Amino acid sequence: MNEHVPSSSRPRPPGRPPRVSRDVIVRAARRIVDDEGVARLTMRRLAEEVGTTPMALYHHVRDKDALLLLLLEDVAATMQRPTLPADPRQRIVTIFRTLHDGLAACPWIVDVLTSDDLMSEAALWYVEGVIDAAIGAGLSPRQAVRAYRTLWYYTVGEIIVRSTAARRRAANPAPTYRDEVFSHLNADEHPRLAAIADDWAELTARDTYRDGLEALVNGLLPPPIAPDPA
Amino acid sequence: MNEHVPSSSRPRPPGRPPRVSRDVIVRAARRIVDDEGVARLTMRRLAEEVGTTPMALYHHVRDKDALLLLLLEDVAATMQRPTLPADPRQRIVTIFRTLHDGLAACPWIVDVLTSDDLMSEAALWYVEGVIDAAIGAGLSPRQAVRAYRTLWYYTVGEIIVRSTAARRRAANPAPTYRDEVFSHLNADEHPRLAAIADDWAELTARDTYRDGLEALVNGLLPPPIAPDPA
DNA sequence: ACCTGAACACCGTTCAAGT
DNA sequence: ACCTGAACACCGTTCAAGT
Repeated sequence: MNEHVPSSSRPRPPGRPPRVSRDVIVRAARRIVDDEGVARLTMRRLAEEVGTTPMALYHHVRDKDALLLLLLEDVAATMQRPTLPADPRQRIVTIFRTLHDGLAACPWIVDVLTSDDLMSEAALWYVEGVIDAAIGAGLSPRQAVRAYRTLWYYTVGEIIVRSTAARRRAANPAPTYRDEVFSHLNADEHPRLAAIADDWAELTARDTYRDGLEALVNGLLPPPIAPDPA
Repeated sequence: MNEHVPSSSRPRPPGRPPRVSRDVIVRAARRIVDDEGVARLTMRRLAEEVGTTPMALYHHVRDKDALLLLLLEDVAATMQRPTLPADPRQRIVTIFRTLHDGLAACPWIVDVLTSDDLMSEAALWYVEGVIDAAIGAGLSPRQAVRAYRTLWYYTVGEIIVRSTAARRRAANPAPTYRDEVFSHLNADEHPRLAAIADDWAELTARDTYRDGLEALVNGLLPPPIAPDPA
């Protein structure tokens, strides 16, 4: 109902001419979020950036949630599409790596990711590619959707957990609660953890998204060469 | 430095006697969060529930983030530990299912999960169990940690994405943005998606955590019976 | 040692009015 | 049709003072 028609070939609409547009707002929001972090993206700060009052924004965007969705869409739209290998298995890995890297490059995206699926127009290309490859690898359409979702959960979880941890570390260089817990480990109760306690921080800091992704794909798809002597 | 000694065998400490304690605060916070949702957990509302002023809380808890961590710890501590099967593979599945179900039962936990690893004292039991089982299944300690992390990312992602979606649906029964995108699918551009568009909502609503978990475990662990004719 | 009141520096959003 | 000012109903946290 709140349609915003692009200012294309309308012969002089009546009323006051607009001074800002959805596009201008989204670009300004992106600037704030990239330069200053999501925490600074408030309607007031955004209005300032655009050069209007907070209330002018509500004329172009329903509310702040809608704005965040527009922002997510913007990221999806400006992401580079990779050239896809022929092998379905490799195709899935390639698509998700691109998706992951593109999203992980915007640490602010974490707050937005939790607010909805990544389901903008622009993201459909990636989803289509994964479903198609999964079917190509031998799954049924329904299984393919399930596989896609599993991979998506893993990807979202990885980005959220790791980039939140990184943000925390940057904001507060003091040892985390986890470090404290690990330094008081009882070797009788938790022998395995005690044995690797010293390596834990280093192991956790390492980016193992790709390894996990490949394990996941292997677990989800049927074996590459099915002997099946039936 | 801000040590809070339990009121055990101290012979009449000087100064004003405390009227609230960390325990009382955490219990009150839990009550609010369970009954009214995380959004309502504010320092002011919490003070009201406890029967003090907001500022009294800051004497027992560093800040709101610390409070959320205490809350997470509380959940981990009150979670029931499952009896573990002998088979390492089944053991991992069992532990993560318990972890998942326990966390997913508290929809409010989403906001807290993103704020740190699940690394309270009480959670160590689960982590130790997974690492031990993974080593038992043939992984090196380092590989076991990697496997644990991959499974944790998947679990967190699943909980966050699905419970956020559920919360949205409850708050606003109108069709989501995703529904809208799916109803305008171009079958030429996205043939696979167009073919399953009608089933998408149903497939996504379904709980497939277990299936994904098992696929993940299969992909992460070495095959159960390694022929290895060397 | 523990608690309080008042204040600071913010939020998102509504509503009635202006151009 | 688009924008504004003033206001509502909130936040987390600091600080100086009280018991």
